[in-house]
Amino acid sequence: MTPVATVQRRPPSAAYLALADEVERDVAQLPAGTLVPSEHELAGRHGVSRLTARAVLQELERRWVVRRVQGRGTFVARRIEYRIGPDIPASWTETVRRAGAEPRSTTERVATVRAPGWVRRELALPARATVVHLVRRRTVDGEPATWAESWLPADLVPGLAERLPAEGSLHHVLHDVYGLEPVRAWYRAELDVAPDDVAVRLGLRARPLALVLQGRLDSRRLGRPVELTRSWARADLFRIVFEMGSAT
Amino acid sequence: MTPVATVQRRPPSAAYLALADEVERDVAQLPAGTLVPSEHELAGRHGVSRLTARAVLQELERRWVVRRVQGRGTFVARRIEYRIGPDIPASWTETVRRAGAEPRSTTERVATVRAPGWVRRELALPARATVVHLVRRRTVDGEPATWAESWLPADLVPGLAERLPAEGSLHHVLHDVYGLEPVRAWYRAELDVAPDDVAVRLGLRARPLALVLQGRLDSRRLGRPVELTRSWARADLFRIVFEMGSAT
DNA sequence: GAGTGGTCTAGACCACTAC
DNA sequence: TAGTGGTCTAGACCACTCC
Repeated sequence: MTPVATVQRRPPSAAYLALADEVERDVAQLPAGTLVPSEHELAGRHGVSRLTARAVLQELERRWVVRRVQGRGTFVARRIEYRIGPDIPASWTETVRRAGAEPRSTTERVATVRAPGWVRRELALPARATVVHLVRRRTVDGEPATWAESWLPADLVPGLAERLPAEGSLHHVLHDVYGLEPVRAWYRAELDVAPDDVAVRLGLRARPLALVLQGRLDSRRLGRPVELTRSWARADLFRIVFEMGSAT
Repeated sequence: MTPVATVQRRPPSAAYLALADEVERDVAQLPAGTLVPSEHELAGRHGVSRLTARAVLQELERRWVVRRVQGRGTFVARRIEYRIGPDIPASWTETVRRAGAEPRSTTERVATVRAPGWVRRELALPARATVVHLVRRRTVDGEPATWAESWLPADLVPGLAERLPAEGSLHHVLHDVYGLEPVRAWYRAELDVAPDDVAVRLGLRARPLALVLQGRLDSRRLGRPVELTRSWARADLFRIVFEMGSAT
């Protein structure tokens, strides 16, 4: 959509906000990954204290305009757009690569276990059924980006551990290898501050804002649940668009 | 869902993070709106500088645990849950009130205007058609919370300006007064840093994180578009849950 | 070792809200 | 007027990355 009315800008009262707006404009046309002036340089060039210069860069980090790494510097940031809708989303790996970044998936665990009660209920499995518990971590340009857990009925995916290539899409495997024709049964997205344990699993010190994505896939062919998932995706790295239907 | 494995906590390295965790635990059981110790008090009680105490409260504000107001203090915060799905969502006013907060809606503009091109296309209107342009601002406990624009075909809602009570739900009016039986045609949600003009319209100095919610409602009875909307909702005030289908 | 961001201090003045 | 948070300074030491 397009904005209709314009509103007069008010000049920021604080020095650090005025400087932040200035740097944001300067940085807007630079490609992602470009090095931004350091705190010390900003301070010297604009005659402010280092703390003020620091406040500028922190403000821009809050706006997701830059990303800061201790010991390395401050860099221009861009979020990767990722659409989620009633249909199965496009491959994560492909989406990230198309955005010009380097995706990497690592499977931290593939184990066949007795299904916990709530998983059994959600997957409509009989008592004492086993499920494949899958834990995967994904990075973008080496930066931890998502952490995901899935549960699949073990009888539907025999030998999944061997068949799941490290780089491949789980959905492709379910579709092409096992012929399950997965479709969305339900899904749910919500924004939250990552709890401490998720931050640890992501290898982060801070507690990032993250989207919690949960859902279940059913097999169109078999008419039964195939996968139950919950994943955490950092909101500063992904611009997740949740949509249903489509505009004219 | 329920977490499956636990992860060992690491003690925060920085003093302000350790203190933030401590205060967060203390504050967890207090009701929303409770006054939290001030920067000065925190500093004195824990033998740290005011800047460190300030860093603690700012960290908790980033985690949406507290809300800070200049001149008044720091207060325990709770986000209001608001579900969005294929069906028309529950009344905003009712949802906020049920959460124990005081909602207020003000209509800033109700005007019949010539439809801009993109609105005309989306609403499938003929050339030179007129639409009702509706701009509404909502507050929660006096705090600006959302800013929304809607466009409706003028011929479908004659006399809307008089019929739209300040406190009432637009959807109820469309359904009960005009008998339009509105249903969702499409919708889309996305998280973003509010642009400067939206921040101004919300009456805020900072640039809050906000959910951009867009969509179109069609009349089931008439089979034609009824309302096109775009709204911004502050992510620190609302826990917006986006869902499709439902878990078992 | 040089440069980056992360933490922390002591102190100052200001803007805003309440009473 | 007193108390709150918001901005800003000058300086210090630390942790981390890269060469």
